[in-house]
Order: sequence, then C-alpha cells, then structure tokens
Amino acid sequence: MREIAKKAGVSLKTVSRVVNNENNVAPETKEKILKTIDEMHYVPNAAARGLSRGKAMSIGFSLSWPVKTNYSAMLIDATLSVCNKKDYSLALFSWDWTTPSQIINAYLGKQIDGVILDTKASMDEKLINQLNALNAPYVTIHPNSLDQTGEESYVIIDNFKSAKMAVNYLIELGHRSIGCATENKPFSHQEQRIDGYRKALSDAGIPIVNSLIKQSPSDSFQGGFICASKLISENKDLSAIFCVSDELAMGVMNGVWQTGRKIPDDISVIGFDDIQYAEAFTPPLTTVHQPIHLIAETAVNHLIKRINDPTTEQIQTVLPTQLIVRKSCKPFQG
Amino acid sequence: MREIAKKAGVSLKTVSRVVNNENNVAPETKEKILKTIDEMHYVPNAAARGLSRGKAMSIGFSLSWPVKTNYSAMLIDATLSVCNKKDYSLALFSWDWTTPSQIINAYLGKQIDGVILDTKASMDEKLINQLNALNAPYVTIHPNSLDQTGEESYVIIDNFKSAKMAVNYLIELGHRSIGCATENKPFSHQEQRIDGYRKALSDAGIPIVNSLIKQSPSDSFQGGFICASKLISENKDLSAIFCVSDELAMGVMNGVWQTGRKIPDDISVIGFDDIQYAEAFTPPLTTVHQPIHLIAETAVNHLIKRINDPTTEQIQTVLPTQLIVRKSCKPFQG
DNA sequence: CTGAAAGCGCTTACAG
DNA sequence: CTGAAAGCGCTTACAG
Repeated sequence: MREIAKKAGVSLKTVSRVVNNENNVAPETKEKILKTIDEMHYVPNAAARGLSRGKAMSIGFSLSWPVKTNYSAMLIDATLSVCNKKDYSLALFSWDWTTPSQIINAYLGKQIDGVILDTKASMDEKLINQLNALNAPYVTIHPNSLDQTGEESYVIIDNFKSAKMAVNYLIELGHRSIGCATENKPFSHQEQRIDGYRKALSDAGIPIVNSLIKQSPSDSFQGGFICASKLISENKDLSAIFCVSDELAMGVMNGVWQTGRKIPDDISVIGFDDIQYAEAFTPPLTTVHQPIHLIAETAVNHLIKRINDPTTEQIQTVLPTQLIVRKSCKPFQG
Repeated sequence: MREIAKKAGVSLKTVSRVVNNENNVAPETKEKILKTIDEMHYVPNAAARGLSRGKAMSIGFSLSWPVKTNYSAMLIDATLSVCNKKDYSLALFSWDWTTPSQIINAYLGKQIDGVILDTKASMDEKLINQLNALNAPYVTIHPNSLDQTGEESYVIIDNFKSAKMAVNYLIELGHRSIGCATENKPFSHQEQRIDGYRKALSDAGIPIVNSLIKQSPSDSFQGGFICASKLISENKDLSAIFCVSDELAMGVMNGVWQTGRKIPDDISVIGFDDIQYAEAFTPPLTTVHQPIHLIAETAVNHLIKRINDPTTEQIQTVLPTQLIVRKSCKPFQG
C-alpha cells in the first residue's frame, strides 16, 4: 500500500513521516502526500506497525466479575472510553473463562502492552510474580488486600470509611437495630465494609449482635433474598439493613417485599457501589457511590504512562466515595 | 525468538510447523521442539503472524447502546465468550463515541477481519455501502428494519409476535384496560412491539384507545416513571401495563409505586428483553426473554465462517423468544 | 528536508 | 519429512 502511496513521487520514509505527523517535511510534499493518501483511502496496517514498533497499542483488562454484571459493564464502559481517546484498544479477559496464563501469553505475544487487574487477578500470586518477572506494566484496581500489594500501582477506594459513612447515616436517621447483609465472597473489600459497619455501631454505643449480620448463601440475587428473610425473622426490632453491595440490595429488597413489609416505611435499605440501575430500583436506592469512571480513568492513564516510560513512578491512589441519598431510607418511626 | 527456538537444531519453518500443529513433522523432532519452546516460554508474536497471514484474528462489534446498559453487557458477555473459544479477540466500538469511519479504518488497517453491527450501525447506509464496497464480512443484529436489509446476513427475533404473546398473556389474565409504555427511540423493533400490542387487543375484540399508549419523553428510567404517571392518571380502569423494554419497566414500576399502587395487586406490569436484573426487580418481572447468548453465538459463528470462506452463504436467522412468568402480573381482580 | 538499507517475527509458496 | 528464500507493511537508525 505504501508503495502505491509512493507513487506520489516520494520515498517510503517520507510518507511514513506524514502519516505519523513527524516534522521535517516540506509543506508542499506533505500536502501532496496527504492528498494521495486520501484518494487511495490508505490506512496504515496496524499489524505491521505493531511489529516494527514493538508495541501493540492495546491494553488488557482482567475482569473479576462477569461482564454482564452492571458493575463490570460500567468499568468496561469507562475503560473503553479512555482507551479510545488515547488510541489504544482494549482486550477483555473475563476471569470466568480465561486463565492467568492467557494474560501472560497475550503480553508475551505482544497482543497487549500492559494490563489492568481487577480484584481476583490481583490475588493470583503466580500471575503477579510472572508479570513482575517480565517487567510487564500493570495496575491493579481494588486489590484484595493492601497488605499484599508491594510497591505496585493500584487504584482503590476506602471501603472501611465508606461503609461507616453509610451506617452512620442510618444511625442519624434514628435506627438502632440495623442489619448487615454480606456477600458470600471472601474478599477483603467486603470485610472492610463489615468492619465499617461494626465501627459505626460501636462509635454510637450500639451493641453489635450476631443475628444482625447475615452472609449470603449464594452468588445471585437469591442470596440477598434469603439474607433479608433471616434478618427479619430473627430480629423483631429490625428497622434498617446495610447491604455490602447494590446487587445484594436488590435481593434484599425483594426479600423484604416478600414478607409484606414496605421500603422505606417499615425497613430502610442502603446499598454500596451505586451501580447504574440503583436509581431505578423500587424505591430508588440510597447508596454509596464509587467513582467508577474516575477509577478507570486513573488506572488507564497511569498504565499508558508506564508503558511509554517504564521509569514512571508507581501510584497508590485512594479515590473518594460519596453518599447518594435517594428514597430507600427514612427516619426511624419508633 | 524463533531464531532462538531454532537452536533446537532445526529450521525456522519446522518450528513454525509444530507451533501451528501442521502435519509432516517427525515425532521426535516435534517433541524436541515442543520441549525447547516450553523451556524458553516462547509465545508467537501476534503482530507478525497477523502481518504475514493477512488476518487479524479479531472481530469488531459495534454496539448500539451504552456499554453500561445491561442489555449491551449481556451481548458483550456472550460475544466475548464465543470469540474466546474460537481464538478471536473482540474489539468494541460504542456507537456513542466512535464514528463509522473508525470501523472502516479498523477493517482497512487490518485490526479486525469483520464486524458485527447492532441496530444503529445497521441503519447507517454509508457504513453499509462502504462495507459492501470493500467486500468486508459483517453480520447485523436486530437490524432496524428488514426492508432495509438486502441479502446480507442478520440475526433477529420476531418482535411483533413476541409482543403479541406478552399482551395475550395479560388478556388471558382477564385484563382489559392495558397500557403500553414505549421508548422514545425511533427504532422499528419498537414499532413492531407496539403493533403486536395492538394486534393482541384487536384480536381479543378490545378497542385500542390512544390514552393507553404513552411514549417515554426521555432515555432514562425517568421516562418510564412519567409514562406510568400519565397512564394511571388518564385511565381510571388501568389494571396492567405492557412495557416495550425491561429498562422502561423499571421506571414504570417506580412510577406505579410512587402513586401508592402495588404491583401486581393493583397493576400488573410486563416487560420485554429479560435483562439480567429482571428477576431481581421488586417484584421479579414477568417478561419476554430474548435469547441473547444464542443471538451472539449465531452471529459470531457465522461471521467467522464468512471471514474464512467468503463464499459462505448469507444467513437470515429469526430466533425464538419465550414468555418468562415471574411475579409482576396477576389475574384481574374485577 | 529526504532517502536507501535493514529488520521487526512470522508465513507462504516452492524445492528437495 | 525438512529447509532456503522472499515477503507481509511498516519503522528505526543512519546518511546525506
């Protein structure tokens, strides 16, 4: 193709120069070349470019949760938009159906220049070790435990403080018997949210009772449903429920509804994450907002910097959350 | 790299043969090569391979709706899983922030070997014409109107019949005053769903009244909310609402809730799509199930076939839908 | 400001 | 069953 473009009368290299917008090209020859490029609908071959430059112009993203989860979707959406702006493409790896070695191979095979790792991937020591050994650029999102991360880059929120903030809100509303619905997953961000719940209660002088903390027996909405049923049947005074995630909250709301109780009149429900659909729940969910777009943006921008300059300093970023008050909580009615 | 692998004592080509699992390699030499490949952690360079083969091993997917939409997420999830199985990678193009020419350029630049087009992209005549002119493999999902599609491949569902089925269900439950909440978008699949609503009513001898058909004023959940409010205030007898999509139904349910009415006791609500979260609505939504995974699978498999053999016949596939009965509808109470 | 040479890492014919 | 040659379409030094 470029040979053809050369028929504009100049050398290969000169064409290359204008395609890549380099300096040192005479305005007239530049214009002539641009014109013939346009006429011939020339588009540089990505593979050839990648081969000679040694760069794929593509980053990988290892997702912890199924793509069809609203949380992942929002993360993908944000990541993709940043990548597009920077002329990078995005290769998705779902933890559900791809192995860690596929990520390594993608890097070794120069399909990706670096990778963003969500919770689960960040817990895979072998993966991390290999990445480090290869000196592969990566940044972690919501690493499972900060203890595990060394000097490596990560982007995270303060789960403990955010949960405390949510439960505080419930306490300020006058609630005393506050349930805590937790996921069935062994991740530290969840533990931290539960700790935040505990801390808020103890700071307010409210005793922590075990029957108020329920773990979901399963992954799906069904789990939240069961949490709610147990919480209600075991705690006569229950007037509010803190859910460790919005997805869980959906199930919890369903469970509450099933017992004939109303939200927020009989029971207040608060979530965590602020997924896209939280505002459309019935009633709209009061929840803790995670700055998903900012998380993705921070991670991608930093990753690209490190790809282009491996000496770029690592970052450890903690992003702020925010309480979004909607309609699922109400002052305690006595 | 391959030079290094050659240090296993054989020629470049022989290594290539075993990497690609071709025939005509002596078992012993094959084994020896495999061993040294393993020792050196050799992974073929994707760019080089793409360059010499003239294939990117990647397909594009132009999405009509924002990625963070549950519908898109489910489509991506399904598409990605099929691609991965076939060793193809997926390049996402969101209609929101990428132009049609970016798709063309990705094809011209050999970044993708073909493309799947969702509704909006399928409506872009210029895009389609260019794709045809380039003889680029593509398949359309939910094309906006079947009239527009020529001989090209598409995968679709029967929107008219599916909507009729949903409304019929409501009629069988005894409902007579059935509202229809529609999106604010100008797509034919929506028109067809409204037509299905009309047909079901007229088949049952129920008059069609205009105040029962409301168009959402906006894109978001808020639109459904307003539809519901209007429907309820303008129609005293209203006992059921057919929503043209599940997302709309979320807003509608909220609107119904806001007026103090209960679902399904006072008003039955039925949706369309069966997005992931429909079962977690409060109450769980009765809706029409679209076989999203099957749609994606059919499209990707066919696209890959056409990429590898351009003479493969085009397909026009209409996939079956299914009524999923959950808890948002109830027999009419008089 | 412009160009000729070599090479990125693989594969495709073609011989043998 | 195996190999030497040429080429995929670009870019990176290096000259001039």
